[in-house]
Amino acid sequence: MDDISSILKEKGLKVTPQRLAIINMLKNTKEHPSAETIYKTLSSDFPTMSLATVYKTLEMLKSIGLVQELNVGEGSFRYDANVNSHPHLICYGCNRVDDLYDSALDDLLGRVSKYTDYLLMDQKLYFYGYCPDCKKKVTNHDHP
Amino acid sequence: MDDISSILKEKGLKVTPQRLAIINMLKNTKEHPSAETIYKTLSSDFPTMSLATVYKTLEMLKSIGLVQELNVGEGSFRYDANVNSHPHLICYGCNRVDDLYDSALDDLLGRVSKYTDYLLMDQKLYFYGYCPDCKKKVTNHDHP
DNA sequence: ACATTTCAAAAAATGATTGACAGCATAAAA
DNA sequence: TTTTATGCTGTCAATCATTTTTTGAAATGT
Ligand SMILES: [Mn+2]
Ligand SMILES: [Mn+2]
Ligand SMILES: [Zn+2]
Ligand SMILES: [Zn+2]
Repeated sequence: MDDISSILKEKGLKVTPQRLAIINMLKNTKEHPSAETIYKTLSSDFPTMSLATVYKTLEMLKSIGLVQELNVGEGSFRYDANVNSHPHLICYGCNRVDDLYDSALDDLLGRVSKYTDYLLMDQKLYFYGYCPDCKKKVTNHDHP
Repeated sequence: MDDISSILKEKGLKVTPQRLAIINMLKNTKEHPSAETIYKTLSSDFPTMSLATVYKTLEMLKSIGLVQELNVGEGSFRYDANVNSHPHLICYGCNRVDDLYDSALDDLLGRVSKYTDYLLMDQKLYFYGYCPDCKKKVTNHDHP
């Protein structure tokens, strides 16, 4: 009946509590969590779920296009249930990852295409700095 | 006498053949090689140099601002002796990484700053698609 | 000469991710 | 309903890029 369940069923994939928990968590957060964070967050409700299951589920969700993987430059990936390719902001201070809404970037791919012989299909845009909270605490800094 | 040697000396770092070879290779290529590629390329001239030395040297060159590390979304990093933060093109077909020269992206950071409360300091812009060579071979494709 | 520092190589450790495999749950087939 | 097949989970080991530690040689200082 619910949206995700039927998508999984259509693809011949089993609907399990672990899978629903992971995709629902991603749909209900703006925090772009890592696999580890997902695992820790869900471990109170699913104490027996293993980290490998989180990884395998994320791999599966990626492959059917329900989540995207973000590489913000840490040692591990972040995950996002918003699969549109949209720009992100990363805070040097607290490592949070936020979405960026900016019409200045609309049709960037189209504009860039005029400057290259590549056939462009996607873009990954990351902006680094200090979030509003961390900005206050910063006096003088270079970026790392 | 030579530029890199004096920079290293000024910082109190020793000038070794291995270090010079690595930085010179990076200065003379547009290929954005990985540590592994650097290691393999130099191993004919330096058969005893270990991969750990390449990593350690890259770490050192990064810390004194002579190279930057690129995370193009592979499992490993690419290195670039051009330390300005400039956009890159990545080919889905052959994994080459090229520089992108595009005045459409000038002052992007300044323009984006108006749309966010972050204090922005840096950006990483990656554009994905098919390079001129691979474009020919592509008939119909989704991006991976 | 002796002590101190710096280096490179080798070996070991790390941390994120993946793979192999056994048992379980569900569902199709008989 | 019983059997059979298949997918999924958890355990645990393996992998891979990278980092750290150890060791000994070479360079530098006294
Ligand atoms: Mn996002
Ligand atoms: Mn470059
Ligand atoms: Zn912050
Ligand atoms: Zn190509």
